[in-house]
Order: sequence, then C-alpha cells, then structure tokens
Amino acid sequence: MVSVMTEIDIHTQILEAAEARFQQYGYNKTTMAEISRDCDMSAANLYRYFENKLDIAAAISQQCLDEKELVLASVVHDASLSASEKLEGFVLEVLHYTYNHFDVSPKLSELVEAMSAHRPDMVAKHIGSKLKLLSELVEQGQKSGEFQLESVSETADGILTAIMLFYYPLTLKMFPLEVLEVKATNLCRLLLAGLTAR
Amino acid sequence: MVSVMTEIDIHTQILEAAEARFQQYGYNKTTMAEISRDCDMSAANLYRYFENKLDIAAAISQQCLDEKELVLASVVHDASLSASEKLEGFVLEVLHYTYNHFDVSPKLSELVEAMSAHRPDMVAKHIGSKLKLLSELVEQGQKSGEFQLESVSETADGILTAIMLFYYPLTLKMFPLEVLEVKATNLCRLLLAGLTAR
DNA sequence: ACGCTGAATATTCAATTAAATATTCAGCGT
DNA sequence: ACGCTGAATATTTAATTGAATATTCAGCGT
Repeated sequence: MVSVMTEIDIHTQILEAAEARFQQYGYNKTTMAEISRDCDMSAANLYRYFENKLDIAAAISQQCLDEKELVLASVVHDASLSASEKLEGFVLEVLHYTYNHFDVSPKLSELVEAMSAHRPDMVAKHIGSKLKLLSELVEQGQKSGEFQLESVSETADGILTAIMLFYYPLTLKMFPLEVLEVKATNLCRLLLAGLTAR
Repeated sequence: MVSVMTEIDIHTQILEAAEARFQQYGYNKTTMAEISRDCDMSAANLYRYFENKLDIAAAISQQCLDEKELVLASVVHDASLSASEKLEGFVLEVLHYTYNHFDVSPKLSELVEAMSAHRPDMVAKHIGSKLKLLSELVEQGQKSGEFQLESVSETADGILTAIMLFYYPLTLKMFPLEVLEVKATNLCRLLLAGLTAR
C-alpha cells in the first residue's frame, strides 16, 4: 500500500517537474536529465514511470485538455445562464483560453505541436468532447423552448465548424484580442439569430 | 511599339514558365536558372523583368487570387440565384477551390507560405475583397427582403469568421471532402436560419 | 525480489563547411 | 543607346560530422 502511494507520488512529482520545465523552456529544450535532476533521481529511473519523454508530455497535455473541458462543461451546466448566454460564454471561453495559453506561455505551443503530430487521437478525442458539450448545450436550449432547430448533432457540428478559427494560433496572432472578441461576438449574434425561437 | 509588345510577351512567358515549374516542383525547388533556361535566356535577364524570385511568385499568386475572386464574384452577381443560394454557393466554392488546389498540386502550398510570410498585405487585401463580396451578398439579401439583419458589415464579418476553417490546408487534410461538404452545409443552414426573414 | 543507478547504445540536434543558388554588374554585340 | 550575357559576389541550402540527448540494460544495495 505504501509502495502504491509512493508510486503515485513519484508520477505526479515527475509530471510537476516536467510541466515547470516545459512551461519555462519548452518541450524541445528540456532534457530527461534535467527533469530527473529536479526529482533527485537518475534519468533512467524516469523510464520506470513513463515509457518515454513524449508520454510525459502527453500526460501533461491530457491534464490540460481535461481542465479546459471542465471549464467549458461548467459553462454548459451553469443553471443560472440561458442557452444563448451559454453559447456566447462557450465561444468567448474558448477564445480566451486559447489566447491566454499562447500569450502567457507561448512555449506550451510546442506541446500542441508534439501532440498534433504524434498523438492525433488525443486531439480527435478532445474535439469529440467539445462536440458532445455543444450538443448538450443545443439540446438544453431546444428542450427549454429557447432554441428551435432541426437536428441537434448537425447544429452542434455547424457551431464547432464556425468557431474553429479560435483554435489556430496562427489566426490568433493575426488579430489583437479586442478584434477577436468582436469577431466572436459577431459570430455568436449570427448563430443565435438562427437558433433563437421566435 | 514592337518593343513594348515584346516586353509584355516576355513578362508572360516568364510567368508561364515559372508557374509550370512551381506547379510541378514547388517554389523552393525551382531555380532562376531553370526558369531562364525554359525561356531561352540568361538568368540575369530575368531581373530585367522582375525584381527577384519572390516577385515572380507574387505575380502568379496574384493572378490566382484574382481568378478566385472572379469566381466568387460570379456567384454573388448571378441573378438567377437567391441570396441563400448565393451564400451556400459561396461557401462551397471556397471549400472546393481550396481543396482542389491542395489536392491537385500540393506544391502550390509553398506559394501560400511564401506570400503569407513575405507579402502579408496581399493576403490581407484578399480577405478584404472577400469581405466586400460577402457584404454585397448580404446587402442584396436584405434589400430584396429575403434576409433580415441589423448590420451588414458585422454580418459579413461573422460569416467570414465562420468559414475561415475552409482556408486552412491543415484542417482540409484532417477530413475527406465529403465530410467537409457536410460541415459546410451544416454551417450554411445554421447561418441562413438566422438570416432568412420569417 | 525491488527499486534504483551508472554506464553503454541509439537517436537527435547543432555547428561547420561545401555546394547550389540568387542577385549584381561590367561589358559585348547590335 | 538597348537588350542581353557571362562571370563575380552574396545568400541560401544541403551534407557532414561531432556533441548532446533519449533510451536501454546489466548489476548494485537493501
């Protein structure tokens, strides 16, 4: 039992050390030796807890995505918001989350690159989660009579397609945040005009 | 007069030779020597007609964008289409145009990269043109009573934001064409639901 | 036996240099 | 003088190799 506890601790210890390094120096520039040193162990010992460096990055990235999904879920499940407010909150949350991530610690984009290249399933799963959340949101709006639409899944897919722009760092660097916020707001108004029952 | 004619011919001769090379081997791999050889002249002589290699690429890219804008304009100005049909045509045209470009001759993406990196104004101008076309489309729909909306410019901006996805080669390679077409259709339905007067 | 390490090996990265290419220019033929 | 070229120069790309890093593994201490 004690050994199990210890293993879990070491896992998280490694992840925390690695995350700090990735954040400050980026995925590519941090070495297994540095991570192991931060944990007072040999580099070889890291491999008793993770298959390889990419798996460490994947675990950290997964935490990140889980956290993001949690934030978005809290918007979708916030009982104090109307469906329209939820949609706008969802879109702005996506924009701000992505924007802050690449503004505060641009080094983390290396993690995105690595996962996109070597763990495409993870990215696909995340997209699926967001699609599910949007479906919930749309269905709630429909059930409450606030929205009026033909197909929940097609509508959710359409919304996700429309907000894809806010996931691309390239685009996000083309405009200042205020402009992006205006674009997000314009887009929401457009979408809501079609969804809202009249 | 004869010399002027000749100069124009040489210009187009160079552009055609370069375009063929760029299409087959890509921008990066074609050399000024090869282009000049195709035109039966020295490499030095190319510089009497274009400042540098990038300018040749820019001229070709501009032709390409002009052509694309012409196609989109023909959709917007097609009197036989309703405003809704124009919007759907516009979106599908963008999708197909981009898709075919990178499917038929993926090497041309090197031109896009080069222009994005070194001629950002060109890209911005093209976005502006599309925004103008969408504004026309929206305004026509409003004038005819088919659409009902608050602001033409904000609506056009929202639509352009929503269809940005269809400009990114990365995204286009994530899904097969049929899936993209479904996404485009879903998106159009969503947008039109909000625009169409009821 | 378990959890770890140091040293060995395999892979990746980075600095160096050689080669290819872009660009310039003095001067040739008309 | 005009339109062009070959050769010279500047810049970029590609190949090489040495160093750094990831990964493996035999074996040590408990």
